[in-house]
Amino acid sequence: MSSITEVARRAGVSIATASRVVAEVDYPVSPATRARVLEAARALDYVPNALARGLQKSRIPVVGVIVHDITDPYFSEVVRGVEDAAAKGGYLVITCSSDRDPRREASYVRLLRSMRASAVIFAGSGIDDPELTEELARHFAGLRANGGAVVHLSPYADGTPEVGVQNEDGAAAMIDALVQMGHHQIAYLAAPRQLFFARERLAGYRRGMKAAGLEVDERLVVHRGLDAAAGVKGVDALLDGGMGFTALFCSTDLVALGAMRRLRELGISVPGQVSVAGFDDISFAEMTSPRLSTVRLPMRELGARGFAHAVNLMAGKTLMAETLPHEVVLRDSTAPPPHTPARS
Amino acid sequence: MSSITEVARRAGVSIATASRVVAEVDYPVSPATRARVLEAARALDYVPNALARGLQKSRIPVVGVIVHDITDPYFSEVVRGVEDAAAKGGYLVITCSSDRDPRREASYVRLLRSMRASAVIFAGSGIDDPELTEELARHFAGLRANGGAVVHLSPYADGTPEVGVQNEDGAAAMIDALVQMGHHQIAYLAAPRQLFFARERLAGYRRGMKAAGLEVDERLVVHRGLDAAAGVKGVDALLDGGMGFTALFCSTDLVALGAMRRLRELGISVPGQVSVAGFDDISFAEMTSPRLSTVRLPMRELGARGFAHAVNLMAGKTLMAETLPHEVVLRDSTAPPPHTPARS
DNA sequence: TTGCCGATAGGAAACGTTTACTGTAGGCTG
DNA sequence: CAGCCTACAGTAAACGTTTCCTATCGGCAA
Repeated sequence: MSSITEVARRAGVSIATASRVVAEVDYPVSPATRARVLEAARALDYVPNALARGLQKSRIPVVGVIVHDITDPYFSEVVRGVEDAAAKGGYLVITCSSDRDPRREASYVRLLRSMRASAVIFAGSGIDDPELTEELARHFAGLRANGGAVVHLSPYADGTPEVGVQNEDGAAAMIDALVQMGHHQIAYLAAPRQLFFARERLAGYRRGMKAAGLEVDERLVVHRGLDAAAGVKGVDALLDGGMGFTALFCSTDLVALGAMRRLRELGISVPGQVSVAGFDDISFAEMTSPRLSTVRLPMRELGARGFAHAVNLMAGKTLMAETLPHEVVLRDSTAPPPHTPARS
Repeated sequence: MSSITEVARRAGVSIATASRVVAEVDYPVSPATRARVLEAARALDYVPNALARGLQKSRIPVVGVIVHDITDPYFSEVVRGVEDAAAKGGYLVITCSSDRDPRREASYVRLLRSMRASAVIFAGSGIDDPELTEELARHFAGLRANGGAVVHLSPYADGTPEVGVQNEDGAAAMIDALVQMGHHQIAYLAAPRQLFFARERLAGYRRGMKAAGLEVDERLVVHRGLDAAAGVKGVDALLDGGMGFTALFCSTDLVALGAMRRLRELGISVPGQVSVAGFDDISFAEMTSPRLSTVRLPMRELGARGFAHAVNLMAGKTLMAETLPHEVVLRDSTAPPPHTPARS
């Protein structure tokens, strides 16, 4: 693999000059010399060494994205958003699936730091874990001391995200929509309490109920995981409780998909007997039957804005936090409640 | 951000010694000295500079994975497989969604090469594009000259994948299963012809039909894209053709999901009137209604094996290509054909 | 004519590691 | 007791860039 030294020799110029043309630095080089260097580079199939360059600049054009699991459609959309924005600037993106394991998360951040990544973007919700928080704080300081950026895309231990979404407003809006349809008994399949974004969505549920003058029956909010399996378990728990509800709002589309499937298995029609709504609007939401009503979040844009924010941070700008809008999209899984509730 | 020089000074040793302990090199260092270095490193929150290290070794512990789109469940599973295997070895993975655009693909490979990535893994199917093939060949040479590995996870222009799956066998097996159920008129929703893996699956379809003594009616194989939208368009095209078929085999689960949805919209029951089968077994395949029958591919393992292969290649071993097995999984979207075909 | 300036080019230091060499000291072999 | 080997430590070169300086050369203002 040829280096700039060979390019310079072949072009008959100094390394400094060769560097200036291949790095496209703003420094005068005569057209003739420039052409010779370019020609030499082409002939030698020269590809600049990003490591050497990064060593110089103490930063490399790479951004890391910490996600829960790249296999989860929410996160893959966000990553795609980051990637598209990053590609335009010549940046590469490193995907880190932490499975919400604090140790894995810290280990990834450390690796990213060792690479002198330009930025690390936390796409997943923060976890309420004091030990992790402390270690991360140290890494953030290191990252920033190095001119790197740290951007959060969802709430975390120490504060609000630099670029966020309307978790609470979105949930409240969906409750409102359900109430408009005539629902009074709305169950909520909540996510684990230690996830910050889950707290916001739950707060939105409560706010929405309150705004409608409805009292929330605590037996109708059950906490489970965040995947489809949690959806089926949640439905079972709710049904075992024997409580009646005509609508089921889930903290995530994945959960909603699991819930719908379980409901169907049990012979409960959706939306005939129970309406189901999700959150996020992953692409599969409109491929199920019935198609899922949900609160759409601009996932790709979230990633793109997150990257843009990171770039601005690196450029030394001071920025205000921004929040991206939600949109409630009503499809076929929600409908007015039946005259007799699903269960009495 | 502190460097090894500062660690060495604080520990009162030379940088050589400090390097040897922090890099965990196999070189004798007295326990007392080692302890002092470690203590200094901890106190200074020292994080080794991977760029400097990489510059030395002319390679950095990072692997790139080229996919069509990280948002496609097939690819996110593969990437996750690579990531899990990579993490164990201290490697980071860079995700590159090329959208099957030759220019984007080449540009990503070039970037990866400039970073001196240890390996690049092509997860997506190769595209039959002479110009791209030529440029890629040059990059491969450069990568390999540098001690890097190149691994393909699906067929490509110049040959068979280092780690592959049974596209043809899997398709043939599904056809066999459908025939066992009693189907004779089996339509195939094929993918674009310039995709190598698509050719294999199509070949499997033909082989399966032939093995069953069935003639394939060319009007029953229609070529469309690879996403859900292609599934709906494909169904429309097939139906417009007016041909009768009792089963529809799709080249991908995503396509099958789209097809099922379209069939349902048109009031055609699945599997009552038409059986539908997909390929891959993405996680959503069992969350649809009816749950999708499909040919399961070990996607995560594919990624993990791909990484392992790359590591072995870097270690200088010569390896044989390996092929991972498929498994046909029959769920609810397939059933024996009705006595009267869906369309006559 | 003198002196300064802009355009262009090269020299060399610096970025933070790893590692081939070179030392040194103590212990063991014979 | 001579010679050698092992364990341990340090020096310095090298990896491939970028960039701060310095240098040269016309041209132009004074």
